[in-house]
This record gives sequence, structure tokens and C-alpha cells, in this order.
Amino acid sequence: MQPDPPQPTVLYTLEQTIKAYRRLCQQNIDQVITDLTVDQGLTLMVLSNYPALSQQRLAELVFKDKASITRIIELLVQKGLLARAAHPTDKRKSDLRITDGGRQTLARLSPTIQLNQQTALQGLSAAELAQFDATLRKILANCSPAQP
Amino acid sequence: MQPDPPQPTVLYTLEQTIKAYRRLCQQNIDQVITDLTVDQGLTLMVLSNYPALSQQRLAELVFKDKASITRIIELLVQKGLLARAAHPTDKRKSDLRITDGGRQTLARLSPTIQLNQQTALQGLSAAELAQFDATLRKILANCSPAQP
DNA sequence: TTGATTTAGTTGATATATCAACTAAGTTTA
DNA sequence: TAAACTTAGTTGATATATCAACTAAATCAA
Repeated sequence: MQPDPPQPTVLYTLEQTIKAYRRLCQQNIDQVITDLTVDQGLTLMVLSNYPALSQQRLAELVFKDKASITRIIELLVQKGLLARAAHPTDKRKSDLRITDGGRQTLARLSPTIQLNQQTALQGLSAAELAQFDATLRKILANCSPAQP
Repeated sequence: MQPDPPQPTVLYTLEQTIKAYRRLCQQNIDQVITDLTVDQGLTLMVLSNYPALSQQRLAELVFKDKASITRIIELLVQKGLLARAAHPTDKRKSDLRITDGGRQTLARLSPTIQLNQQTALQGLSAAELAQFDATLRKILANCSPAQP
């Protein structure tokens, strides 16, 4: 028997839900690829969909800090899934390229990503999802700092 | 100009929203208390509301790992907000007690917690929130492992 | 009651989050 | 063009997440 949640608000459930979803994603990834985290997989996928992305832009897309991106990329490079080359025009940047191994990993990952989303959202109508998304965006806007 | 999000699903927005909310919480805490994290504040609050809680139960309530709870408690003890005493009947457990300093911290924290929730949820009707909560719980159930 | 199992909590290793300081390279401006 | 500023990325420090291994204590079972 559990006592009532400490914060009886949807925000508590929100936190709980995202954790459960991340756990599900990791478990499903583990079944097709060894030693890859959700964030590494997501980063790889985004790099695949948007080639020639700077780390800065990549960070925005996956909603991460640039310091985090640096480290995630480092791990992907260590695993041979990603390669850094010199950027042709801007020496501050590096040119990130997915390796063959990275492409293979992505191919195996792709069905899992579909599965994760389907699993999480099963039984929800399009209308319900749309309403949910709308509310979520309101909360997001409420939490986002004002843009002067 | 941003390209489309890499995963055009509500789950991506969900992740984004919870991050924005946590950031908001931390910023508001920072304005009334120095050197306290959201998780430390939450832990302290739950311990205050449910006295004589074991770390195990505490972990469930704040939806954290028991290893994480151990470390959060350690930091709260270091900061003098929490004290460990010997548990009267079970030597494996420790009796967690909020110190006077901890109580002061909680008192200053309390309005901030209200503020955070109000800020995040402003402009949402009760009906909209209820609908949102219902959908969230469906997703949570979808992501939770089956209980045999 | 001893031996097996379970439970409570700690600790280590690694990944990520966040903030701040930093380097290097590009850009602007006086 | 030189100085000031901005941008891209790295690195360090600390907090948390997760998994696994571990200790010690409690409980169960034969």
C-alpha cells in the first residue's frame, strides 16, 4: 500500500511517465543492440536525418546541453559509430559523419524506435493525442522563460 | 529557424516539457535558497510529510533509485538539513530526522513549490488538467512492465 | 536452531545534466 | 587592421540515473 503521492499534481505523474518511457526504450534497445544508450541512439538518429549538423544545432534538436553532446559524441566515436573530420570552412567545428557501423546500428535501431512509440501510445485516439499535445505545449510555454 | 523535431511525437515534447519544468523549479529555488537541488528539496519535503519513512519507501515516493536516495540523503546530511539516527528495532535501517535547519529550509521552500506548480499550470482549466492527467496515466500504464 | 532467502542500505562504475571556466576561431567595430 | 566581441566546442566539478556487486541484518524454512 502506497501513501498518496507527495505532490498530487500532474507534474509528478509527468516525471514518472517520462522515466517509465525512458526505461522502456532502454530495455527495447538492449534487446537488439548491446551497449548503446537511449541518448546515444537518439543522437545517432538525428545526425542521420540531418547531415552536416553542428554540435550546437544538434544539441538544440535533442534538447541537450552542448557539454552533454560533446560527451555523447565522444562515446559514439569510441564505439566506432561516428567519425569526426575537419570542417571545411570553420575550424572550430568538426564534421560529424556516421560510419558504416553506425549505419548498421541505426538500421537495427529503427524498428525499435517505432516499437517504443507505438507501445507508449497504444490505445490513444488521434483526437486524444492532439488534445494531450496541446496541453503539453501550454505547460511547456508556461515553463519557458519569457523571450523579450 | 529550426528544422522539424527529430521525433515528431508527443513523447519528444514530453521530454522537453519536463526538462523545462525542472529548470524553472531550480531557478525559483535558487532565488530563495543557495545550494539546494530540486531533488534534495523534494526529498526533504517528502520526509517532512511522511515521517519515519524508510529509504526504500522514500525512493518509491519520489520515484528514484535507492542508490540515488542514499546519495541525496548523504548530501542533505552534509548540509545539516537531515540527521541520521539508529533505527530502534531494525538495525539495517536508519532513522531519518529533519533538523531545525532543515525545517527552516522547508519553510522557505514551501511558497516556491506552490509557485512552480502554479506557473507551470497557469491558464489550464480543471477539465483540461483532468483530461491531461488521464492520458498521461494511460501512457504511463503502457510503458510500465506487465505485472504477472 | 541452523541454513537459505530476503530486505535495507552502501558503494563502484559509467552515462547524463548543469554550470562555469576555458581555448580557439570567426566576426565586428572603431 | 587591431581590439573587442561572439561563437563552437572542450573540460572540470558536482548531482543524479542506472546497474551490479556487496554487507549486514532480518526472516523463513527444514
